[in-house]
Amino acid sequence: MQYTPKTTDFFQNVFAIVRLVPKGRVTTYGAIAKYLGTGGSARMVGWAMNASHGVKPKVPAHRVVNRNGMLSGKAHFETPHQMEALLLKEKIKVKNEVVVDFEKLFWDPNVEIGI
DNA sequence: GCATTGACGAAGG
DNA sequence: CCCTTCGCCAATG
Repeated sequence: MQYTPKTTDFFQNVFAIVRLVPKGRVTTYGAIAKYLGTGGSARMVGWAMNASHGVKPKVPAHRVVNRNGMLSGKAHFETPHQMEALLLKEKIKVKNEVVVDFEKLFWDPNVEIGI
């Protein structure tokens, strides 16, 4: 895909944040959007994730879930089982397509990195 | 160029 | 408390 310079920058920012998420932790689309200053446009973060396939270094998109901790993007992986498998690999428990103890595992860039 | 969609989120009924 | 609607902004038809 060909993006405008501005859009590319936004996408790269999203990728950068996602790669900063520690192993065994998760974050949300909204938190990333807020950190980037785009606030309510959490959808754009999801859009960026959609473009993260094949990006190097690999973007741990499986650590990004919606605000309920639900694996809303699992269908976009190579296989719907992939996201869940990767999370379990990092000791993150998944129950009924939802991250267990999501609040404890939640990694907010606005807090961890600094506002 | 207008209409629809989308890995979201908050608010309203 | 569940379901619907609206706002967000870019990409796609």
